[in-house]
Amino acid sequence: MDTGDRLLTPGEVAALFRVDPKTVTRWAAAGRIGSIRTPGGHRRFRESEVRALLEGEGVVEEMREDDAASRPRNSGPTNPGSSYGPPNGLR
Amino acid sequence: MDTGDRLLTPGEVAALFRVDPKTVTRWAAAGRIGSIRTPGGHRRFRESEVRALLEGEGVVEEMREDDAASRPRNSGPTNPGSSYGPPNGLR
DNA sequence: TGTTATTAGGGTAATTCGGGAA
DNA sequence: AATGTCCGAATTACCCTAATAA
Repeated sequence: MDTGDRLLTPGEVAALFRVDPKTVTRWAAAGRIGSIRTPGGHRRFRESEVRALLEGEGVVEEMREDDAASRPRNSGPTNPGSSYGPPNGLR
Repeated sequence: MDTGDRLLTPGEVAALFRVDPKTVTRWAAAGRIGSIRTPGGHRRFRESEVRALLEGEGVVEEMREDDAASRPRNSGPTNPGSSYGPPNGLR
């Protein structure tokens, strides 16, 4: 069972999170986000995981006077089920 | 165990790693990945080796302090901090 | 036999890595 | 504790033409 999702470059992930690519690298080094290394040492990130991190925590927020113990999480498969096959077309 | 002797083209390997086919060729030229040459000079790569390089790290999942045990961890079999450089010695 | 897509090869920009310091 | 920036070095991406694969 292969994960079968596209891989994103550090720059792509950084653009999605509006942070510096270096910060994404630190996340990967700290284990906060999974990463795959190319034989050359560069990192690639799974789009499914990135999207899960992007939209997973954005469900509820702006809770000021509420108790911080209630952390609504997204309970569900992070992978919408992307098949393998169609080329990225990113050129 | 299946050996998986299926051969992949540079374009296939490049799509798996999200890199340029030329980069895969560079890996083969540098000895970072095994390659089979066709009589015409084109390269073919063994799927088993490619898959092993993709996520064959198979290492532990780094878990740091957890708050309320509320963290739907997506499947992220990755290696945060690990040595990557293959002992090729090719400089 | 001919057509089309992919690959090899070289060369030059862009990105990323790693560490360190603000 | 976390992020952004600087630096040098390494890796990768895109440009081209010719040859190979299917």
